Amino acid sequence: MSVGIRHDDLRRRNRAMVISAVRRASQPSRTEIAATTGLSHSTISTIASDLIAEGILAEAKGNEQAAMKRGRPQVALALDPKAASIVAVVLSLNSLSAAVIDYAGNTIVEDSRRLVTQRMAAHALIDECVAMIRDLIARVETSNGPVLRIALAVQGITDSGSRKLLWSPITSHDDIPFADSLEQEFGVPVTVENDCNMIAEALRWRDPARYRDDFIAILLSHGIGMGLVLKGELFTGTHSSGGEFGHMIHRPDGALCRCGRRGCVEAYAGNYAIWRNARLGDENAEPLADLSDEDITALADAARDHDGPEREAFRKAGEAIGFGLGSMFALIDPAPLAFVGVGATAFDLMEPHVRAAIARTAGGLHSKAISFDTEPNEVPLIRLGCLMRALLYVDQEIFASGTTPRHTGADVA
Amino acid sequence: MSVGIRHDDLRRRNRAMVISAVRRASQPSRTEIAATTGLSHSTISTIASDLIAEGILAEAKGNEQAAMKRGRPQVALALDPKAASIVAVVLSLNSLSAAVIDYAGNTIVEDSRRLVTQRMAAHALIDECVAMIRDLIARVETSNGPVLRIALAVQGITDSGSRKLLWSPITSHDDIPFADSLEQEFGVPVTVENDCNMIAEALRWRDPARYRDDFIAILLSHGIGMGLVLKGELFTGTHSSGGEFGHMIHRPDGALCRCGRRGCVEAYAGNYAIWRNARLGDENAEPLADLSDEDITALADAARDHDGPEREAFRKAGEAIGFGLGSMFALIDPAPLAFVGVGATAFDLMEPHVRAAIARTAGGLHSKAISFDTEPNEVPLIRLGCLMRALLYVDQEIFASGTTPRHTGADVA
DNA sequence: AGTATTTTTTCGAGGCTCGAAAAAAAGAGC
DNA sequence: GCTCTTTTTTTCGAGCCTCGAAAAAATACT
Repeated sequence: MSVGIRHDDLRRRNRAMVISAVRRASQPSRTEIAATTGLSHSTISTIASDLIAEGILAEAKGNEQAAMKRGRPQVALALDPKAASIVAVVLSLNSLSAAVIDYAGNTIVEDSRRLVTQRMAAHALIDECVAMIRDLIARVETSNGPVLRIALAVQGITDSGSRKLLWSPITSHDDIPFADSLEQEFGVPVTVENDCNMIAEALRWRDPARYRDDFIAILLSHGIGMGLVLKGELFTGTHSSGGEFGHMIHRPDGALCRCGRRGCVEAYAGNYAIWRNARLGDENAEPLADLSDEDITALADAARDHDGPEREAFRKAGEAIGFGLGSMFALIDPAPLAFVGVGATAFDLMEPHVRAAIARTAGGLHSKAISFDTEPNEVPLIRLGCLMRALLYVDQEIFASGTTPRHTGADVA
Repeated sequence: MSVGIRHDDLRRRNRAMVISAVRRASQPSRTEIAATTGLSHSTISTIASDLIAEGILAEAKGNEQAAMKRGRPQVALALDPKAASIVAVVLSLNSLSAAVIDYAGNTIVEDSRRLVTQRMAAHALIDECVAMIRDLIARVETSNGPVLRIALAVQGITDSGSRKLLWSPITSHDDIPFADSLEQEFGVPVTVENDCNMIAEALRWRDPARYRDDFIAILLSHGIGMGLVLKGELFTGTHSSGGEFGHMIHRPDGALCRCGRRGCVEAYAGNYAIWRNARLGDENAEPLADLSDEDITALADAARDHDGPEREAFRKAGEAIGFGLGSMFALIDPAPLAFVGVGATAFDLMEPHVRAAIARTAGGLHSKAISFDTEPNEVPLIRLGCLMRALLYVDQEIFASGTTPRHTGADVA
């Protein structure tokens, strides 16, 4: 059973709350923080001055429009960019990019390169990450805060502890222990995160009004991925990152999926599936590995232009997504949806069929109320989600517990 | 954002933890509680004597095997049965039962009767509940603790706040405001809970070793229901009780479901679907409303006896369940399963097909590790889950916050 | 320059948990 | 039967934490 609450937990949690309030709002004053957290002014004052003394927060001097009001002006609090830094790494099919980010979320240095991930050994993938991170850290001036966290976003399934990449389309290897290897290398806590979960994390930061407690991000790309936020928390499986919407079964023993099984949603709605239906007309043809975004937009243009196999392929894709969503809604109820990735540019071709399918399922009860949103480019979202996740860890797990190793420079490794 | 932690929350939470430890363990001593909660002996001692003074806990004098050990003997703590009582009501198709339960979980009085729920008006259903509860409360001696909570378990979908019955197969009426009506009547907080969620709640109390943080309870009855516990919490939808496993789509545009849609898992695996496939061989025939348990066990006996349409019907049912589980496992990963209800008695006929179907889905990765358990009778589980839920509310929400209205007798209404 | 207003800090009070020590309640040994 | 040992439970003072009230600080208004 859960453990009792000690006296020092109290301060730790309230510190976390203050940090969180500062990160969320844009430069709130102590009074605003007191209002949002419900804590007293005196408590906020004490905690804030502690955090400032520790170099985690700073009073923002740039009083833009502070005036115009009677009384003592509010002092805006901001995260001190030099308090720490984190490394965000995004590994996807044939591409690796990484950046060092300061505590306020600004990019200090970044880099990216192309790889042929599918032909690389597992250790080679790790080594490439290590090399890029090492190089980036070396380029960071020592006046920046020390690197306190590394987060790696990868296409594929990770374990629920975010330690290993269990399976991924970008490589044939399983169980790659990214977190352990990088931790050993850099002496900094590391996590491996599912890319679609990072998209969901990014959406709530980019548009908290729309994406807050319950929403669904679906990546329409070569494969189909999902990031799910339920009751304000990122949803994960019992053992893995979970949320493999693309591998729910649309038609038992149906079309051949990239995963080797049959009838998955992805086998109808993934880029390769749409291309296959439009060009080959054979659901059982071996999935193509190297489709470009242009191949898909060309199919979409053709489908918009005239009736034919392209339009039919998008219809089938929309239907598969719709029935998949319908099944999911039976479990979790409908929630706002964001479709992300190149497939989102063709979502106009799928939407009527998605809605029609949902209407024939349990989700149909609320089908009109379901909002769809599209976002063509997933890359910046994955990057943002990844860095936010790392920063939140520093906020909640390191800086919330007063004993902070401060300003030792970026001397990791 | 979540609110700050105040100083008095601390005591409230630790009180809740002590109460919870006593309810969970069988008569633990103060020392044991200190060990499980991680709080100090002095804290436990203070809280325990407060709770005893308030009449919530009592020192259990019946020292069975307390001896045999050197040193001061441990004093067993127990819940004081007279501290409070709750009412647990179970409403299902054509049947209503209710019981008043003391704080230790013992039944004080109970009653049940048959109704024709499908022909009753919404207010008539409420009135029947009111009448039975009123009668039961009148029969309780005033030395028992006051009724502090009423919980109602119903077949069907409730809202996520557990206030209303949104939809149910037992009646044609929607949005029946059980909680509001009963609260107005009895002046006691009331919830309406989904029956399968209560089954899940019951399983973790009956067998906490097996059913703890992640498991799935599936009710195989006239329809198919599910109760889901993930990460130690009962899973509910964003707006409703959710978890409508039976209405995930097995085959788009497939067999006619009782809900009016097509291809739901239930339309293959519900009792009416198995009977329809075995006897009529027509997936589109209107679902029968009044099948007895004996009808199903007869079909199962026939299926075990010889190959034929009965066996084929159970095969289809197993397949539908298996593919449904496979789709669900894609989202949440596999977890231990309990099949409950009359259909569980025929699970031997379905299991191979369930496993075969799962093996063809994303869940197949771990298909051997998935454990199935069966439990023919759902009624005692629904009852147990319902009363536990009410008692936990009293523990956590009323008694944890010291200001308790004590020993005023069962003078509700 | 003085007053009003709002924000922030200071200070003492009250709670809570903790560790150490004391008290309590048994069995073990002689 | 008495003392010693062991274990559980209670007591007590110390140390934190949050809170409310009051004071201090900083600005606009007159």
